[in-house]
Amino acid sequence: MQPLFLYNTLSRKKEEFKALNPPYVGMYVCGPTVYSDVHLGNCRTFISFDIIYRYLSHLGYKVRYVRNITDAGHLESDGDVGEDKISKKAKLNQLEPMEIVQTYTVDFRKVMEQFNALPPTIEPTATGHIIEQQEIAREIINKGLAYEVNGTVYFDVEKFAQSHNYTALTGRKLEELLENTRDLDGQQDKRGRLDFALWIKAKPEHLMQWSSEWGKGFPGWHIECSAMSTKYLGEQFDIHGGGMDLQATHHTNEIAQNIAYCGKQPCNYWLHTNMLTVSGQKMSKSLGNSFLPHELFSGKHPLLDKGYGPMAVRFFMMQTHYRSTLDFSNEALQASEKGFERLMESYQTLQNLTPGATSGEDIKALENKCYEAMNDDFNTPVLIAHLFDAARIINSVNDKKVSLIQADIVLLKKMYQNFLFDVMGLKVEAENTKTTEVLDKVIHLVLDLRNKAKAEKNFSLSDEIRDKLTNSGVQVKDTKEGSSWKI
RNA sequence: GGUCCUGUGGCCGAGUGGUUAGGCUCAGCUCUGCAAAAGCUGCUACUCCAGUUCGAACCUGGACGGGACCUCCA
Repeated sequence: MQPLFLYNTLSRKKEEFKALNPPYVGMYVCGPTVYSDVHLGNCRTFISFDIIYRYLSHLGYKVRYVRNITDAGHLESDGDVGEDKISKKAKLNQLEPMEIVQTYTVDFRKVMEQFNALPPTIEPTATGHIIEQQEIAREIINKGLAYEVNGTVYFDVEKFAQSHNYTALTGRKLEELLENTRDLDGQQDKRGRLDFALWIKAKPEHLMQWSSEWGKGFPGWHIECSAMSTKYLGEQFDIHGGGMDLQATHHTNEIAQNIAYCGKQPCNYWLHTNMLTVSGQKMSKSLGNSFLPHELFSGKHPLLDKGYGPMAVRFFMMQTHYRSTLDFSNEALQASEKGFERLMESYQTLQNLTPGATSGEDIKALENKCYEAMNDDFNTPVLIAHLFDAARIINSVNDKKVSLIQADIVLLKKMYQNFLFDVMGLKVEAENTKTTEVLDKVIHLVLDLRNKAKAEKNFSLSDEIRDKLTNSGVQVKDTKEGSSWKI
C-alpha cells in the first residue's frame, strides 16, 4: 500500500501517516455548539472529516471517530437582558436549556444525514462529562498549573510556558501574545493575561450549573474536548481535527490542558479545515450573507438563484481542497451541479457498457492516480479530475470510439464504487421511486407517440412534443437505440 | 495594531522550478430531419516590481489586493 501523507498543523508540513496502534486509529473532531441552527461552515468541516474518516476506513483502518456535541458552557437566560424584562413567566413557557440542545442536536444530525455524512462512532456531550472535566481541572491544580480564585479555576499559562511550548500549534511568540491580548470584563481575578478558565463560577441566573468543590459553576471553554478525547481515545491518539478558527485558542489551550493533566501531547496529527466564504466574504450573520442548509437546498434565500441538492453541494465542497477557503456563489454551485450530474450519468452509462476485445485506455493507471490523489493529504479536487477522465472514457466507449475489455469495465465499476460512493460519500439524489416509475412510463408513452410522428415525417408535431416536454423540465435524448429522457 | 494565510484563464478551482490539471461557460466540428446528449478541437492563465537561476506563475525580497486569527466560533 502506498503511504498516506497528511498536512500536520503542528509541524506545518505534510507527514506520512503512521497509526499509533495499527490497524486502529483514534480521531477526535470538535463538534458543533447546539445553541442555534448549524452553520454551513460547520457542515463543511464535518464533511471534510467525513471523507477523511471514510478514506481511512477504506484503507482498512479501524477508526474510532469521536465528535462531541457542545451542550454546556455559558448559557444564560435571554429574557434577563434589556428593557422587556419578563421575569415572572410560567416555567413551561420558557425553554429549558436542554430543550434548545435537543432541538438543535436533532436538526444538526438531520442536516449531516442529508449531506450523507456518516455518524461518528462516539458522539459524547459536554454535559455528560462534567465529572471528568472537574477531575482534569482538579488534577491540573494539583500539578500546580491551575489555581482557584473565588469559585473559578484558571489555567496558569505563563507558568505552563516555563516548561512547555504553549504556542506550538500556532508558532506565535508568547511575548507577542501577552502584548496583544485585550483586557476583558469580569476577569480581574486572573493572574496572567493569557490565563483561561477551566471551571467558571455560575451567577445565580445561569440556567446550567453544577456543584463542584469550588462551588456552583460550569466547565470552561476548552476542557470538554480534553476530557472526552482522553476518556474515549486515551491520553494519546492519532488525529485531532477542527476548523482553523479553533487552532489559535481552543486547540492551543486543549494541548496545554492535556500536557498539564497527563504530561502528554494528546495526538500526533492536527488537521484543520479552512473557512467558508460567500462571494469572497466570510459567511456571517452580521454581513447578511449567511444562509442555512435548508435554505441552500430549497433555494429560498435572496442570495440564491435556485436550490441545490445536498449531494451537489457536497460535490461542490470536494472540488476545493479542505485547507483552502471555499467560496459559495451561484455560478460556482451551478457549475458543480452540472459536473456532478455528468459524473453520475456516466455511472449509469457504465452499467450498460459492452466489452470489447482490447483496451484502448489504461484503467489500472487511472485507479492508481486516484489513490495518489487521496494519499496526498486527501486531495479530492484532483481525485475528481481523474474521475472525470474515467467519465470521458466511459462515454467514449459508449459511443464506440474506444474499446475496453470486460476486466477494465469491472475495474471502472470498482473505482466508482470506491471513490465516488464509499470515499467521497456521494449518492444519487434521493427521489420518490414510485413517482419516478410512473413518470417514466408516462413519458415513454409520450415519446412513443412522438416517434410515430417522426416515422411519418411529421416533424412539426414531434418537435412540438419535445419542446413542450423541455418546457416541463424533461430533456429528450434521441439515440439510434431509441429515445430517452431525464429531468 | 500584532500574528499567519492567500492572490491562477470569462467563472470555480488543483498543481509544479523547465512537460495537458479538472469542472462550468463560450466557439467550431462529428453525430442528428432539426435539436439535446455525447465525443473531438479551440479559447493557453498564473496581481505588480525587483532578485536568485541556463530557466520562475512555482524560490527570495518588496508593493498592492483579499482573508483568517488575536474575543464564543468549524
